[in-house]
Amino acid sequence: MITIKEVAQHAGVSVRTVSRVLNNNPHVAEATRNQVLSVIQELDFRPSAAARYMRTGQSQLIGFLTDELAQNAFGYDLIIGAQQAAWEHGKLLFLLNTNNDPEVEARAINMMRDYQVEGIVYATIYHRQIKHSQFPKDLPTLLVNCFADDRSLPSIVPDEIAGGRLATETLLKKGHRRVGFVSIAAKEPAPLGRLEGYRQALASFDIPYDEALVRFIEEPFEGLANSTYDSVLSLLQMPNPPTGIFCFNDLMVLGAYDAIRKTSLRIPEDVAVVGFDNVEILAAQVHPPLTTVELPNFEMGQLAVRMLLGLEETNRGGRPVQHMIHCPLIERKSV
Amino acid sequence: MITIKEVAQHAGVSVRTVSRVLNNNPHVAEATRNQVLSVIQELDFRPSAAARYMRTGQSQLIGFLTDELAQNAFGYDLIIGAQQAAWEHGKLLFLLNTNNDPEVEARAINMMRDYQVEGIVYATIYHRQIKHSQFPKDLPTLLVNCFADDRSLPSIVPDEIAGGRLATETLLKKGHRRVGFVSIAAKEPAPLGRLEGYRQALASFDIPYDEALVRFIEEPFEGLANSTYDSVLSLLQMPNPPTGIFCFNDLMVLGAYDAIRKTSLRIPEDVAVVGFDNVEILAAQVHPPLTTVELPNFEMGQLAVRMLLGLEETNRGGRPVQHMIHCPLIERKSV
DNA sequence: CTGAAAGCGCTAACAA
DNA sequence: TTGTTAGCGCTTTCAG
Repeated sequence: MITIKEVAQHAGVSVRTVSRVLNNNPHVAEATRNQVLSVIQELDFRPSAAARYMRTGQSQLIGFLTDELAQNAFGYDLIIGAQQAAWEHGKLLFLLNTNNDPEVEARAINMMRDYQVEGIVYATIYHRQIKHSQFPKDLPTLLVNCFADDRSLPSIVPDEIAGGRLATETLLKKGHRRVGFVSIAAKEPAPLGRLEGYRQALASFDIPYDEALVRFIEEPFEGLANSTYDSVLSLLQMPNPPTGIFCFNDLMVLGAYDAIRKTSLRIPEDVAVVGFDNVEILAAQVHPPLTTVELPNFEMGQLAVRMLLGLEETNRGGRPVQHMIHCPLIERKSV
Repeated sequence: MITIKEVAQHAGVSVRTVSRVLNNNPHVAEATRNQVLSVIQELDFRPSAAARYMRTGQSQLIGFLTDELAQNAFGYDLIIGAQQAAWEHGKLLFLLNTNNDPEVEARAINMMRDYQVEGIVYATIYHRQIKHSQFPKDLPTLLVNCFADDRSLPSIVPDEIAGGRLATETLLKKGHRRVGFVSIAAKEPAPLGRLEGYRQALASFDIPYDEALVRFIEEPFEGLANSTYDSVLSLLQMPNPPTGIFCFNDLMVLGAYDAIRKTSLRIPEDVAVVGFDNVEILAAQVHPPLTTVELPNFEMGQLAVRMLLGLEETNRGGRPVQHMIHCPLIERKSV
């Protein structure tokens, strides 16, 4: 490995001078600087980040912890968003997937500490509540898609309610008055919030909530599209069937489309459909392309890192901010 | 930050002793060890990885570079596979996505060097050839899903030919004699290899290659499922239509299924379908669930790190090994 | 504008 | 079995 010392020798200057040009210190004669620069180039020298950290205390490292973003590709953009934001600020991202194993998680956090990361972003695949205690107090931590039980950590979560409202209103604005909602039976922020949004949208259009129009799929969720097929079919076979359907997520739309086609109805002429998530390989590829509410994963990842770096507000009135991210509508052809 | 020195003071021993227990050196009295251990615990001390590296020269870091795994979720398992293998060996993974920008790539590699990564794995989203020259000679590099122009770097790529053969044989073994193949018109290893596999399978069953049964979709590939719909429909409307269809990838199956249903044919009774990639959210969720050839991304990522760590052969007969990964058949219900 | 030297937190040769 | 100390590659205080 080439060291700063060797560079100094080759350039015929002191170590201090090389260090100065490395750090763009203005107190270097132009000639000297160029001389050093050319030696650096020639030797293909790169200063050691570890040694530099030893002095400055700045590791330029950010830890990115995920619970099980693994199995599910949806949250991938989150990582890339975070990586990009980190890169733009000269930081590097450590990736660690814990598979939801508390022991791995504890070890992972320690490992991050060993490398003196400047902060940790912890992202979960499902919007949920987590225990605050698992994170060291002295390490800036940012939660994504989850929030601390005591709200003691800043977090970024999608605005499920507004998203659900937006999806429903999209249908309502097109004139649909019987709007079905197919969701999952889980007491989690996503299904709960989107349902609340659905109700609010209905209310704002003075349409009474009709529980016959909403279906909750029970666990397990393996064959989710298939269960959705059944639910949508039963919705369509009602005496007074819905003409618009809001699916809890894009995956379920696969089943919804099948059910609609099964009944020889057309999309969107006879039945309009709105999804949620905007998983490109589904939403953009089904026929007709799906109008859906986007879970802005990339932006969430980006914002997380920006907050960690202090580029965005993380505290308001002495309390860690709980950021609600707007989920925008992606209009395609299903409404 | 707590240092080893403080631990030593609290424990009433020397720094060297603390270092010894940290490194499981046997030459420490049991009592001393326990004493030190308890102080470490009490102070919640963690040795600095940077300082440790300074002495040992072992960074325990691995760089993971991707071209644009970003936009496309398929290759995500690759990262997780690599991360897991790294973790199992006490290594941490740096993630850097270059978006195929050569300048970003060069800077990224330098950044990895700054942190003295022990090696780099470079993964591409599409199976392709890359230039060898972009990687520093002194840094162990492993290519995934791509290979160096001069084969000078070890690489791991899927065995496209065997995969294509497997997909086709799956149809052939079920008795199908007219097997269609819908692919993309690109001179890349994946479409080329899978086509070759298709031809080999046909040949092994003494069935002549009939170019009327194969369709190549031209760029751009945005509405790939939609183009596939057209191709499959035209295939099905032939005088002597195929009873089995091999789709270049799972995404295209979305269109293939639509076309088959459009013609009121049943899957798999009238027309059997085989995909490629095994993208779970598609393959497991379409109706009927798709039989497909898996692109073993997780395993590829895992193997890459294992090779980098010297746990697997990287050289054979003085030449970097070019690993061909077997793509297994995932049987579901479409054949 | 430039250089000598101290020291970041750790490991390891050497001494005791 | 334990302690003293040098030094990894860099930045930075203090002189020159």
